[in-house]
Amino acid sequence: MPRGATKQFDRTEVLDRAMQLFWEKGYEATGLSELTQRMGIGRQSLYDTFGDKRSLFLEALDHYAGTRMSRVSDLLKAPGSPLRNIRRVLAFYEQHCTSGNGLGCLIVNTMAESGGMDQSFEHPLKIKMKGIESMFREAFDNAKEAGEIEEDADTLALARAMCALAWGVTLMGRVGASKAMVRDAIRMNMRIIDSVLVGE
Amino acid sequence: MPRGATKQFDRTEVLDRAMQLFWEKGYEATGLSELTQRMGIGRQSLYDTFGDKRSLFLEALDHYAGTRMSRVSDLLKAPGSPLRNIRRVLAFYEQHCTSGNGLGCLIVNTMAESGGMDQSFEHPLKIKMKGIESMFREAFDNAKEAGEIEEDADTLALARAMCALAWGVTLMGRVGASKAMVRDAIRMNMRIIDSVLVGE
DNA sequence: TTTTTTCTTGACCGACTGGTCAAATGGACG
DNA sequence: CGTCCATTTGACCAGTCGGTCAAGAAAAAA
Repeated sequence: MPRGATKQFDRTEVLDRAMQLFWEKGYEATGLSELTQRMGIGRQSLYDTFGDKRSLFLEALDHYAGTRMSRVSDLLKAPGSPLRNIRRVLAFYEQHCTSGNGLGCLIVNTMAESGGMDQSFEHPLKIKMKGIESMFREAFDNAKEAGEIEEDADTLALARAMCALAWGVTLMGRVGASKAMVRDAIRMNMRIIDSVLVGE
Repeated sequence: MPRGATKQFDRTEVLDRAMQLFWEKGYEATGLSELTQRMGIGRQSLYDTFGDKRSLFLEALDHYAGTRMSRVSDLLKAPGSPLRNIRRVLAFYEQHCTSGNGLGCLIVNTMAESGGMDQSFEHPLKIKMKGIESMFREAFDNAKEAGEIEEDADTLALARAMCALAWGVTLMGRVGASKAMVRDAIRMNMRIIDSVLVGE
């Protein structure tokens, strides 16, 4: 195998593979040997490139937010009706939670695995949590400006309700809930949006 | 220390202590030494009494469902207005998620930690998941019989929405979300109930 | 071509994992 | 009083954990 002054692997590529493994098994249950095997690099290369396991995981968390979570962001920021975009995101969750890889959301999983316990995970998680909340809030604010929802609608509270829904159904999907269960939960939550519609 | 032909400890008492530790740290992160120390019994006593770590955890899960989860069940089955009971449960979640021990729900945590991965956990978890769903559904059915909600209201879908909400806010609390965030999410979900009210 | 520099490899570290074994213990029963 | 037997205790097992070290290998610089 070739060795030299330049790295033999693509950093983001092996990071993506590490992220997938963490996604599947969680932080604690993922071992170094399994990690290096899946990433396709040696153990020392891992430590030279990413530091320790914790740092690697935090980078994987960022990588997840930057690649997977951005799909939701793109949907919310799409041109056209903001409210329609929000409904599309809920539909995306519905489809993704049940027919996806069945792994749920890495951020949500980490929240539950080491929530409150691991101090070094708490802050990054809170940041990303707030990020999702802000994404939804912006979308609702846009909907208000577009005159789609009532002028006095509490967009922050609406966003928070969507967060709770998203995390709830993500968890449902992870434990293998039926499509119907997720669909019902989302369909009922659509009524929250309906309750602030204008014109009707 | 006294030893004899009869056990020197109370089975449910040490089980409760084991449950609390699993609750705090999760299944994987809880070690045998820490477990025996917290339970106050020797390692062999643990294996003689509960089998292996996995069996102990499953028993702890049942114990949790039988003691902690029953509080929600009691609230829902209380006499008086079924709808009022449901609202009380949501208020209970609100208070418990933010000012409680900050540990979330053992069942929800386990769902996220080993969801889909650990086959021996999946079935018990699904059972308990369905149990919560049924509890809510019964309450909504009672509300329908009492004439509090519309005759054609989908009580199963309503129950599922409540489940998603409960799990979402539980997760919020675990990662240290603000009281306001949980309150907003719950307040907005009340609108789902409002949307099926009769008379107004 | 030689030297330098970087990366890779695999052996290795102490600590800890879940789990087992056998000896020590002392109440119950004859 | 002596025997039995469930319980307790602590040593012990192989395996794995995250992390480190030093030697080997090859591209880049001299």
